[in-house]
Amino acid sequence: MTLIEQSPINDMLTRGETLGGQVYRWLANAITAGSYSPKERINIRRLADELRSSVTPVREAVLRLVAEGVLETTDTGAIIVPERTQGEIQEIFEVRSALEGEMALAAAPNITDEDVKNLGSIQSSFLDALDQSDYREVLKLNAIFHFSIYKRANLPLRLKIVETLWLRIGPTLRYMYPILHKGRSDHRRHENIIEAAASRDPNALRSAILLDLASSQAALHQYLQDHSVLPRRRSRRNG
Amino acid sequence: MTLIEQSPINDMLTRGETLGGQVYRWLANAITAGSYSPKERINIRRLADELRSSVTPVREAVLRLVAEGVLETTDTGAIIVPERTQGEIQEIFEVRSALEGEMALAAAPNITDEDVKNLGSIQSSFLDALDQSDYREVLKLNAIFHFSIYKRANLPLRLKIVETLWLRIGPTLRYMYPILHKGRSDHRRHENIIEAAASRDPNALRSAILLDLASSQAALHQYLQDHSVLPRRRSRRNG
DNA sequence: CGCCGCAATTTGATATATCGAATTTCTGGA
DNA sequence: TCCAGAAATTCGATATATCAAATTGCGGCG
Repeated sequence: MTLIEQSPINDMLTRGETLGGQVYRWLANAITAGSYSPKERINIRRLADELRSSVTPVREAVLRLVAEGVLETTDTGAIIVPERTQGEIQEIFEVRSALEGEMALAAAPNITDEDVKNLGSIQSSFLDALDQSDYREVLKLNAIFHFSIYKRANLPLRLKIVETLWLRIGPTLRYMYPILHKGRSDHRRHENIIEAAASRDPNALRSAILLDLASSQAALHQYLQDHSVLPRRRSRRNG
Repeated sequence: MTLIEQSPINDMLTRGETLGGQVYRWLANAITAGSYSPKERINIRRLADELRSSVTPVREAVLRLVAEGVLETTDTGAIIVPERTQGEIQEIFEVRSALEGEMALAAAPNITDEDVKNLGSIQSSFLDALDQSDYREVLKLNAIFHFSIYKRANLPLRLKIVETLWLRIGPTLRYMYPILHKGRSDHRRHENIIEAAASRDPNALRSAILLDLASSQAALHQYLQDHSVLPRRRSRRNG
């Protein structure tokens, strides 16, 4: 089979990559872009057909995501995209704040002039996508934006952990941007990050990143308030 | 097939557990007990025979450990127990310190009297095993000791991350106790933890845990100094 | 004695058949 | 119209055959 495509989060391995690895990247890519919704069921055979592969590599990739806590298996064995609870989201953001904060601190001194330029052009594309309400692209570019900084920290363990944390909230993040979009307060946050990166000031970069995180968390919190899965209360559409 | 056994670290799922899941726990258990050495190659077919299973579940378990960074695949596809570099060990301890420290803080208020009693008896067995130089048992009891505290934190995300970090250093830890054993300074560290747990003092518990961690790190550091894989210098035995 | 290259064997990756359980669909009765 | 229950279908888990690549062994040459 073919199956190319790069994930913004997981971009290692490409040469001689295993089919299972390619499927994993394809799925990670899709999840990062918000292509999967909470509650959605994953069908191994169907995926295998769509990707022109067989069940073995697809199952391998799916189980890897289950192991990372990105997908879950129900008590009956069905593989689903989990719906995150308020508490899970809370803890994800706590750990992300700790680890991404540390990566920001470590990355600051290693930022190159080219990095700064790249951040600018990523942010430019990001704003374009936002204007067009192309949220798949927005989510993808947001990930690229952040990880292009984190990579400079040379802290591979934290990087990997944080990658899986992004995948864990990926399906939930899809609800975030339409909300933030209305507020239109998003530009500043990324621009603060770019400024801090340009200044190579570790604490400024860390603060700017943490502010961005807090803002994401707040937006998600608001969404969960509005659509809370409390006793009865059903969605109006798609009833 | 059968395959029972509980891992001190991974003790969830037992009912209706998948073969792949059982193999995973079996392997995690073995790694925690230091039964695998760095550099060792994992043979899927052989494992399948030993565990009276087939390659599918074993491969599933092994790939899960690869995904978690516990095992690695070489550039030629062989599955091995990786040898940790000084830098990797450093970062593992940094992240462990951050997360285990937070779990200690959160756990302290939730410790029960029975927990304290259990810690005492675990420690007792731990010292017995140490006296008998039964390092497999020592490593296992050390894990049980720590995780019986961390469980009380109710921070499942951090718990899961830390579990995989323990598995990552598992194969390297096997070198630690024979060294610490000589110094014979180990009792105090665990006993300080028990005292802090009994007092429910969050900061005291955190400090006691961090001290234990630092001591482990120091012992490993010393081992790596002595056996450093610097330019030529071969092991005398097994040459 | 040691090194090189070829053949035999081993190994992980992949595709596929099969099984029991879960889910869905169908059907008759209230 | 709704629902219980059976039949049909789908699904994930597992076992196994096969393939290409990697590893090992062995024999001969230097």
